[in-house]
Formats: sequence, C-alpha cells, structure tokens
Amino acid sequence: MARKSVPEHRSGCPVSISLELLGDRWSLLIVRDMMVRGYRTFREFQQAGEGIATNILADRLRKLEAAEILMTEQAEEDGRSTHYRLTAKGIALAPVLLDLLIWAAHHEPTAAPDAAIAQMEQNREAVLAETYRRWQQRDPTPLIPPFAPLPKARNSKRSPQGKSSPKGKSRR
Amino acid sequence: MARKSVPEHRSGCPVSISLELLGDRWSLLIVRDMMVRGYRTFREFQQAGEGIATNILADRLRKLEAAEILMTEQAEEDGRSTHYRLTAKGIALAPVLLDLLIWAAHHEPTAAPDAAIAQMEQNREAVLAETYRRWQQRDPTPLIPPFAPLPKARNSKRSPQGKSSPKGKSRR
DNA sequence: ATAATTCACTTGCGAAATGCAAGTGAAAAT
DNA sequence: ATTTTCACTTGCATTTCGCAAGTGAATTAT
Repeated sequence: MARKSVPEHRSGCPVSISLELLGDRWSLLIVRDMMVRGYRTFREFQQAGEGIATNILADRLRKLEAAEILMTEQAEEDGRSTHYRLTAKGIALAPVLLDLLIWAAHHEPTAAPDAAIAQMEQNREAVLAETYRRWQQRDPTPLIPPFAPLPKARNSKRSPQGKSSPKGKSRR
Repeated sequence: MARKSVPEHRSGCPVSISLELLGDRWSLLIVRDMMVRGYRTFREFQQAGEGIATNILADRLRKLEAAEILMTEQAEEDGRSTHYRLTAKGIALAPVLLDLLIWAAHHEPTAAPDAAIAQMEQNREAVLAETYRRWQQRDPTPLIPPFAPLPKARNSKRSPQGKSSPKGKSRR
C-alpha cells in the first residue's frame, strides 16, 4: 500500500504533526501495549481487549513502522512470527501516554485504582525512567501491576490496593 | 446527536478512554487553539491554518462540549457569536499537548524553533502554570508565537500574530 | 430602511476510512 | 500427513471525512 514517502504536513506545528501520525483511535493503544504490557506480536495486539480489526491493525503497524515509531524483527523461535518493537522515537512517547493516563484517571470513570494513579503522578520521572529501562533491556514484564520498584520508595511492597487515600481530584 | 449518556467504553483503560474522546486528527488541535492561541470563536478555529471543514469543526465542538472539555457562552458584544472556552477538564490536557509538542519537535521536522522547545522542556512546570494562569484569568494572549511558515503553503493563511517574543517566562 | 456582509453553522454528496467476516499461505505442532 | 497457528489479505457494507454550497439570524453599511 502506498506509504507516505513525502510527509507533506498540513502545518509546521508540532502538535499538528504529532496528530497526523498518531491522531486516531488505535495507534497510541498499540504503542501503549508495547510500552507497558510488553506485547510484541500481531496476535497479542489483536487480543489485547479493545477489539481492533486485523486489517486495521496491520495498517497501523505498517504506518507506525513507516513513521519509525516501531520496527520489526523476525522472531527467532518461530519462523512465522514477527516481533514488533518500539524505536527510541517510539519509547519517547512515554510522557504523552502517561499524561493521557493521568488525565483520564482524573476526569473520566476509569478502571484505574486511585492509589496507583496518585503514585504514578508523584513519581512521574521514576515511572518514565523505569519505562525507558525496560525498553532498553527488552524487559517484557508488564509495567502495570507493580507500579513501583522505584528508587526512594518508602513502601516498595505491594500495598496500594485499598482505597484509603481520601484525596480527591488533585490539581496540578 | 447526543453522544454518550452512559459511557460505553471499550475498556476501562484510561488511555483507551482518552483516545475515545480525543483520538482523531482534530480534537486536540482545537484544544490547542483554545489553550495556547486564545481562540474562542468558530471562525478563529476555522481559519487557524490547517483547514478543518466546517461540518467537522461543528461536530468536534459538539463532542468536546458533550465531554465537558469545553463549554460555550454567548458573546456579549455580538449576538451571533458563541464563545468556546475550556473547562477545568479541558485545561488539564495541557501536559498532554506539551508532551506531544516536545515529542514532535524532537523527532519530526517541525517549524518549532529549537530554542523555544528547549526552553519549554526546561521550564515544564512553569509553562504549565502559566497556561493554567492564563486560563483562569481568561487571558487570550497567544502563549506561543505562531510557528514559522510552512514549506508549501497550499491554502493556509496564517495570522500575522504580533511579534515573536520567546519571553523567558515566570519562574517561581 | 434596505441591502450587503458576517457568523455559525447545516446539507448534500463523492471519497476515503473503518469494521466485520472470511479467506490465504507459510511455518509449526501433532 | 494432517491440523493448527500466525500474520496477515480480500470483499463488502457502513461510517466518517472533506469539499462546496447553502441557510438564517445578527450586524454593518448605504
């Protein structure tokens, strides 16, 4: 299919350019799956839960690869499988996803536990650093459940599950 | 048409929910125009430069209002004009837009001056605080000088908005 | 007072994108 | 050798998008 070889942006505005690459319902979800869940195969994305159609998934993967947000490599253990992996450019989207997550958690009814969100907000840099570390080391462990094997965690056990934090919507 | 009375989300993931509301080419661009350029009327959005069709613009404004990201109020000085304004939920998208801007500035050829980007990165909190302050005080002054003209201007008419003052911003 | 213009949209329609179901071919498992 | 898995592709109906051209009310110009 015709990939865009000539960018031909509508404007030079960085936000506009970002949205030309990522402004749809699926692209950032795929990036999220790779970044925080450690998914790498077509099948994993497909079964990720929100029900993307296979043709759309194939199209998005192609476009994200063309945009150099992700790259492909042959799976060594299985000849029919391709592994998708974020590039440096792709992992650099981590702050965007984190902010999107925090925003929705504050302003929409989501399934995210308040305590987990609060913890991520307070340790923004650490979460990003950990995300980046995982990418570098090809660590496919899901980031989500253990939110903080982070430096200076005064309580690094898995405790934040009860809703004992009375703080409402914190404003920055 | 009314959009959602009972949110029927595809998943509880905050990122997914964000993308259901904002995952298209235009919504965040409208938010950007309101947040950093101080636009408030239909006409201003329409002429903002990237060429959104009027029916799409009307639709997006309706959806953003339904999502309580923006609100409308009658213009006092002109009976046929409506003013659109971000809600607290809307202005809370500032970090997302800032990160998108920084990401694209780093990884795509944009019209954003390097110095301006570097300055925003280094003063992230101050930029966000200033954005919030402007919103609170209804200060419509553009936060960012409109970026330089684009390579092949097709139909865009960019408003010669004032001068380009990078202005070292408040640092508290 | 009348006409022209501006503003915020709406309508119609062809084009493109999306979603769904059903393939397809190669590699792996049985 | 046959079946299953994997990563897609293909067809087709539906939805959304983009463009041009209205529409009506409010404002401005004559």
